[in-house]
Amino acid sequence: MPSLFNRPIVVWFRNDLRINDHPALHAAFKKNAPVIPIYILNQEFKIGSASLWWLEGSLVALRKSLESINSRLILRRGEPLEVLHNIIKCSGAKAIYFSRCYEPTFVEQEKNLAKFLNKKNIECRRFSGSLLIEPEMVKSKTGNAFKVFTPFYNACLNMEIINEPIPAPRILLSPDEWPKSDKLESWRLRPSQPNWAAEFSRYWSPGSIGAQSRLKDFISGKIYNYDKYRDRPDRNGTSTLSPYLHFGELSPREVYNNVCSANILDNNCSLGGKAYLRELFWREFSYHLLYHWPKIAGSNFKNSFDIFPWRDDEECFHAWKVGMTGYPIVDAGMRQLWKTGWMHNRVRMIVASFLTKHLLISWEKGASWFWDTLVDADLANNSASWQWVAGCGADAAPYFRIFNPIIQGEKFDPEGDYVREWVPEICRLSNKFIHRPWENPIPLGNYPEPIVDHRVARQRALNAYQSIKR
DNA sequence: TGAAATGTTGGGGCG
DNA sequence: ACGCCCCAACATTTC
Repeated sequence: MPSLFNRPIVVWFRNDLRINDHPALHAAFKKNAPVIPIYILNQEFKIGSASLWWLEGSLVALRKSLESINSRLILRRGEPLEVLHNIIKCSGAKAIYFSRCYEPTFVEQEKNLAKFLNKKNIECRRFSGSLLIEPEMVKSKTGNAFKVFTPFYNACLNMEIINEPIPAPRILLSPDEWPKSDKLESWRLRPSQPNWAAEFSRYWSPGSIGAQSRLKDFISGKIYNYDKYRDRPDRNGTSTLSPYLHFGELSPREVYNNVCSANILDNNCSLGGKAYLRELFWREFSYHLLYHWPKIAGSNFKNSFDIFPWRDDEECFHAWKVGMTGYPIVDAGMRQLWKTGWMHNRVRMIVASFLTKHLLISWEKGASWFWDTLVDADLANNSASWQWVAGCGADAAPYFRIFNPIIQGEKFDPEGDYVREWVPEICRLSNKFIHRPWENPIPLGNYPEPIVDHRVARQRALNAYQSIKR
């Protein structure tokens, strides 16, 4: 047992896998006590396969960051409460610090942990490190949580946002004895046979270094045209920061701070910058919704949709998943997702609309496919966005807003560059036919005919939605 | 952070 | 010169 004066503080890492702008880590550092950084893999909470791929890279990176400040990362598997109990017992820790999470499972975990530690007379401190504004802080005039984005956004703009990031600790004190740690390789987070993630590393480099370089890249260039190009999958105009934000390799405050200073320095940026900040607040809004309505992860926000006549069509669902629907913009998106673990946001809306409206397959099936295949899979964003598209969510798109996949393609991928990149079978089609290959007079190779006719499917969707209106 | 159907207008071809 | 039709082009409403 270590002496009373240098009992360590456990810093429990979750979706905050960084050492920069990390309030919990910083607070522990300030206490001048030894610090035990720990990450716990909890198999009760199913992380998607693509996210597990990412997680491995993140943990390697975090371990390296911690080693650079003279520390380590302890890895454990199991139920967090039990693992932490065990760590406390064998290290004599006097406190546990962590960043709060907002997913229902994690909220519950935090509550139980606090209760448990309180009984044991061990300090439990929760910090906020993953959002700009805590969900409880934003309230309407009547004191309720928001269900509509715009008033939520306006309320946020009237609030003081702390945007001065906290520096990383220079050096951490080690405990007298390090607790045992699992070997990361033994967790087998990455696929081997078959290695469907083989291409991921061409597109991504998980960890804070990758995050910082993407952020710099975005702030110094793309952000100036963000308002104009963010909807253009052929232009690469988005930030691609989503996975870094999800895993907390980048703190939203740091992003916010960087965008604001770019805004001040250069007026040309302000339109793009403002548009981007708005998107950052959509992320906040999703968390706000999930926190106040935890059930949205698994059921309709509007319960009028509970009787919606979803179809159970495995064949269509499969065609959608593998990008063989016959609609080029949809297929391009689904293949980009499979190959890179990511999809452009405009295209996410198109494929989601196609699944829920043209195919009448439940948003939950789409959400769970996204959950498994996206490297940025995030319970708040995923649930809120799918429900938004399907029409059953808070402040949702009206049910009759059915994207025409042809028009959407022609509008947002006018030269067909995006489609040609991801659907090579039809890359030789002219711009005139690239989004409507079935009208092309020359026979195509293996590319399928549309699995549903747009006009027919649209009418079917309208009828279905009509049927649940009281 | 739509699209289709329907309505309206106005220019030009043409008898 | 005039009326008529056609149909873009734009506006409105409907889903």
